[in-house]
Amino acid sequence: MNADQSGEEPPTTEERIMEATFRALLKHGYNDLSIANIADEFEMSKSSLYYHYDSKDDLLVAFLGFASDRFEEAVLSTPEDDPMANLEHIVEKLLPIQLNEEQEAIGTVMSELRSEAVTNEAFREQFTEMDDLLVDTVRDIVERGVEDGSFREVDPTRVAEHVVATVNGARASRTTTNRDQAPAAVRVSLASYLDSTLRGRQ
Amino acid sequence: MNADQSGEEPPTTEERIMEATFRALLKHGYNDLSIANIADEFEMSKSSLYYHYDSKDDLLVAFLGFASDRFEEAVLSTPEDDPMANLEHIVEKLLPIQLNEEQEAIGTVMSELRSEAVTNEAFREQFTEMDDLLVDTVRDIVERGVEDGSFREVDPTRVAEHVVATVNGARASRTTTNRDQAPAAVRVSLASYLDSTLRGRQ
DNA sequence: GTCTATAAGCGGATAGAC
DNA sequence: GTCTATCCGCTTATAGAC
Repeated sequence: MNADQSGEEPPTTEERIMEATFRALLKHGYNDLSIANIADEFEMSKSSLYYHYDSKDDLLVAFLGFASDRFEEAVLSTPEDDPMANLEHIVEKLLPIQLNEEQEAIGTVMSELRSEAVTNEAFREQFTEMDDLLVDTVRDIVERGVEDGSFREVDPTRVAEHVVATVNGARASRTTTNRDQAPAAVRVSLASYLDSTLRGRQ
Repeated sequence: MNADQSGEEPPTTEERIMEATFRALLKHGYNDLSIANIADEFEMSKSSLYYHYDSKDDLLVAFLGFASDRFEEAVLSTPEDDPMANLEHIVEKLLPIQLNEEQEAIGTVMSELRSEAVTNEAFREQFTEMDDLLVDTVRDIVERGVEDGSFREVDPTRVAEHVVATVNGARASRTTTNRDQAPAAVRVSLASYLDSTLRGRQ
């Protein structure tokens, strides 16, 4: 169920399974993902997977947890001091102008997994947690800005929900359409939204 | 491939198949959707479906076209004269405060189908078209407002991309999370964004 | 156009040896 | 812990009667 992350170095079998699942998912897509696909990705037999997980569903729920951790690690490092710089930093992480391979892979996989949340309650709860975490993070930054006087007296929750919805929509457009120019346009518009909403310029 | 909508009344077999697919999809979800599920939904044998469509994939592509038409019909009626009222009308259609059964069903199905666009090029093109249509519709309204002087001199494409990304993100949150309060918060924030961006108030 | 019957294969999952 | 072998149900798809 959970992947050890003791110190470093020798990956546990569970970690190797998660990595194999990641690759299989990228290669075949969620709908064509099978236990055999996963086993192929790290030279292990199908039945060994059943030693570590009770069922395919069990394995996939574990994988979603693993993928969420990756996503959160990649996104939620906020080293800046200035609230606005902090917001810009998060938006840049969520909606990079040029994404690297790792970012693209995580985005693709998350996008495929998200639709499973429509019908699978365990998945739904995990995505609820992820979006809650994002909103809370943005909200805290906005709150800090309001308190220290660098932002106007806005409703921090409302702004945070807006930012997260916009970013999620733009991320979905990246993975599910050929509208290549859209994410950049949204980035620009989001920056101007934050500037005008939080600092009253335009 | 295409569903006749000649005048009205007696549905063609293709239309009945599309309706059955709709119900089967709601009942079982995309991943557990089978030809047998669909046949069960309108009391017809599996093999008859193969008389009308060459393969399951063929049927699903046809269904996506059918579902897109439904979605567009439901969303893109813009009877208002005033540009701002027009925008509010579209946002209300896309992000209703209280959704009825039909709206919820379309939203659910579209959300499940969208993830298939990650790996299926035919699906991807259809979602590209849909988002293009949405963005174009919003952009045209903003352009009209700028031209007739009721809106400020904004970049209409940028505003349209922002609105569509935000709405799509909020719609996804409705179908894939338990964050029940999010869509309403986004609605409020979007209204205030449009007001301040297009009319310079806040 | 719709049916019954069935092919052919893949899927998840288990048994039992090592 | 990992393997080979196997079960069995369900899936897509086709053949051929009506």
